[in-house]
Amino acid sequence: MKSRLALNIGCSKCSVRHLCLASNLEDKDILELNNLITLVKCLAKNEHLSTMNTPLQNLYAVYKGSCKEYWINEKGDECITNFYFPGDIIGIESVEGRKHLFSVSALEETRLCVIPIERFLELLNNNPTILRRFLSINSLKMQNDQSLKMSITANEKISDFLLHIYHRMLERHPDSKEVRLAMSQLDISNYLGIAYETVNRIFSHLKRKRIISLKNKILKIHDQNALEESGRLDYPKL
Amino acid sequence: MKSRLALNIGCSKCSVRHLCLASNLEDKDILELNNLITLVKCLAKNEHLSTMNTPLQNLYAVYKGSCKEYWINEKGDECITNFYFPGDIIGIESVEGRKHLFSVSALEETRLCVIPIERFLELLNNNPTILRRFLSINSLKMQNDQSLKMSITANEKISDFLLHIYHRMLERHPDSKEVRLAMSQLDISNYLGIAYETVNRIFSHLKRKRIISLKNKILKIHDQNALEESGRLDYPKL
DNA sequence: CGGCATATTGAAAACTATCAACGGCAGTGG
DNA sequence: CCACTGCCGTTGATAGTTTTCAATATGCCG
Repeated sequence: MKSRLALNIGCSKCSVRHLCLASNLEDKDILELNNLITLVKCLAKNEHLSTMNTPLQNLYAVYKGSCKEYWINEKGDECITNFYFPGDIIGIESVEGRKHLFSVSALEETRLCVIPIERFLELLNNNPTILRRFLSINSLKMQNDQSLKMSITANEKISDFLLHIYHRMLERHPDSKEVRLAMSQLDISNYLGIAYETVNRIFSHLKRKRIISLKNKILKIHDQNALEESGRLDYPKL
Repeated sequence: MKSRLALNIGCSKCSVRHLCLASNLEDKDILELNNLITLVKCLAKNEHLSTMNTPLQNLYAVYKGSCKEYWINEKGDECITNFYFPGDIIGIESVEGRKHLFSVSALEETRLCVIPIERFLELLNNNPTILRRFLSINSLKMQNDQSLKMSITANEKISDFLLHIYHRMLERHPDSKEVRLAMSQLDISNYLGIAYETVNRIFSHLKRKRIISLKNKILKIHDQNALEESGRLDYPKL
């Protein structure tokens, strides 16, 4: 835990402010947020932010890096429920019950702004603007949670996943033409609920068709239409 | 649209109050809800409550009956995102943008309490207790949205679905030993993302093994352990 | 009663997982 | 520095699951 001040981090000058709580807030509201959020948690790659079933004391806003959220099922498989990127809020689904529903670990070196939950809820009582923003974030999270539930075949899942993550990354780096996937193919398979060999085969297929390129986790989408299309096509035949 | 007063409906005497906004509220807060929520919408079977992409003016709380929430994909398939039962709030995910993300239709004769969104958000600003309750409901909805994302095989999906819906119904009729599924097997298949023949085959298998009984949409679970177990087993061989 | 939606079952085809083997790359320790 | 180890990515062959196509019941509603 470090101080935001010491690291020169603040909501008003944050590069992902437009995606986070501070979006569209006036200076006085930003001030209230800055008063509340004074600490930053720094995680090394693979380090844990929280563990399933432990008490929830804070929400976290990703400042830099990325995290995976998961649980372990009866068979011992890691079921990934979400990936989080800068600007995303972690822990909202666990507010009810004040207990972490999932474990969260860092996919890379990651920094997170610490939002003490009780004081934050107090703030929501007193600040209608921040409340509105938080309700919007809740709503957007639900939209996001639904968004991948809908694809059926492995092809669709991969296409939807790639397009979805691609757009989320472009929100963060609008000028960029490529995107770095922080997660492994195994993570992707655990997120989509398909075998990792299948993930790899579909990636290989998309690369062979020059629809995407992917090397060392750097992803480019060359033909977005073809990628959307491929969701509707057959399992890759060689 | 009918008046709640005329139908003798009110939050304080509602049978699903413990599942809805009014849960654990004191009389004065209930009064505020009753002031806000004055209308009931009555739907016949298959009638629509809302249509995708139209403006959102109200949230709805199911009073009686049940609904399905869905969208139509590029292929023309109906993708069901949720089922709603008495006490559930419909529309939360569409608050951001004030536009219906999904269409909602009634699975049977259904009555819904009408919650005007703007006035409701005002109320949240002024009533910390109701705000807390609403945030809990948001959180619970996210937990719910995640809960089925995790099963991989068709067997698991069906088992999880049956157990999940069974428990939800028992929350509403604690004394009952059976449950009426309002949705068709086709609906279930569109919800789980599997072919409806597969749904039917697995139902047949579970019936043959006497793990459940299911006739005319009346479901009984005879052996809950076996049902949980069956999620981990092979595709039904005859 | 007729007509249409829903439910049921079989057989074949398609898709996906599993098992197995190998290459590459990064980090570790000698 | 280099071998060693382990993780990640890649591909083939095979087995298993699920969809698709087709045909036949069953039940509901006017």
